[in-house]
Amino acid sequence: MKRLGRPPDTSSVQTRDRILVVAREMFSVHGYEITTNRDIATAVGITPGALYHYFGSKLALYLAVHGDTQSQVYEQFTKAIIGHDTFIGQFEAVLDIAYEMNMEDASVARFIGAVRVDSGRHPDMAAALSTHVRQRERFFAVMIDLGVKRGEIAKENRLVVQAYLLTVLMGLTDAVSGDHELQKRAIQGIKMAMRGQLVKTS
Amino acid sequence: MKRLGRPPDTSSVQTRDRILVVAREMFSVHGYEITTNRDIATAVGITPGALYHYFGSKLALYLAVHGDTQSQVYEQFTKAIIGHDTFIGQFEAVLDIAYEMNMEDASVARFIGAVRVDSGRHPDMAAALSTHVRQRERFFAVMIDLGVKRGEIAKENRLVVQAYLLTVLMGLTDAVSGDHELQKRAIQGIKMAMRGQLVKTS
DNA sequence: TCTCTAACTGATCAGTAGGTCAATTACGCT
DNA sequence: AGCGTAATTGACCTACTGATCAGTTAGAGA
Repeated sequence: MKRLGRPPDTSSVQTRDRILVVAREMFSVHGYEITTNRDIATAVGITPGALYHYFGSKLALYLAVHGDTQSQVYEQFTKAIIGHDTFIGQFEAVLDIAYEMNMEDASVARFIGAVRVDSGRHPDMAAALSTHVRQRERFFAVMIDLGVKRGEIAKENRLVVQAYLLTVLMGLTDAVSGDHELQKRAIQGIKMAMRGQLVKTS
Repeated sequence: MKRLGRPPDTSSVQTRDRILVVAREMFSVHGYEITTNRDIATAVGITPGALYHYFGSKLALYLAVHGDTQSQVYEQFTKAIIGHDTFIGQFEAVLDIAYEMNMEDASVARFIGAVRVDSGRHPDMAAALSTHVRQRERFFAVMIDLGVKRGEIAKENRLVVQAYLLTVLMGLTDAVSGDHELQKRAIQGIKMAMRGQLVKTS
């Protein structure tokens, strides 16, 4: 049984962080709908009511988790492409860092994949995340534009490349993210395909 | 107000089919959890109780929809690859037919994408669908094996190609499926990438 | 025509979800 | 020491979910 009232040796920040970590794990595995406040609270070691001391609603908690995760991801992505001055080099660097991050903490990639699904199903969530979506789009748009300027990508293929990147990254953060070996092979496949080395096409 | 009892001019098969169509549409857009029996019933024009005249449970309904959809998809896929005797030809044929089917009825591709997510989140559903998953895997495995025999795919790349196909198709049936233009470009990108024509790699 | 059954409604149930809130306890500040 | 506030519980509310079922009506077959 838990004692009533404020527990000893608790700082607000610590508990908040624990909630965010646990929530990301559970949201990423089971999704927004299936994960209940009670599930998260129990896993953290508190009661559902306490959640509302930190976050105004379940949705607010979800958005907080997303903010954390997204900024973490794109910080790493940005770091990864520094030092590569070709489009294909940058793209492969992004693939590699995505794999590494997934090895370290699978919940990150899993959550990003889950968000795409959940926000598609929850209209108000999609609206709240539109800013983040634009941030993501811009990241790759810049990468591609530089590739066009360098002459690595034909001007008329700009949108095609963008659509391809999107598709491939979506596929990667999908069910694949559970199986490290499969993901490794998928990344290898993406690299080889882009170099035309995957299948004979003559 | 609806009249009580059996309505005139109703054959069981008709209503059942309407339920399946409506359910696929709603499941594909909102997912398994968010879509309620009441939502489906209302859209069909019946009451939730009547659903249980045709399907034993919500899960059973979902599985029925999936059975329908999956067999429809792989019938088309199988037809599409007939007449192509190269791996890349078959692969591109699959991409093309996937696009065409999505144009005709977007709910099909959308549902396939949704199933992947929902079954990942609903353990009992995943178990019930394992047979279908194997069927899907086998389809592509055969395609790849033939490609290896013809010498189009290096033996050691078999698993890599398989992982790549999976990733790309997952990406395609994802959020992309809502935007036809985007999907068109993505498919073009996939084709060009596989031929090494998407970006300069020298 | 009479019956049996298929097709449905409407009321209803138990379970559970997100969310609220008064009460309780610990901590930081003066 | 004492007061205000931060952190948390536990009881509770309303809404809604999947599911059940007795009762009602239309049609098919003898």
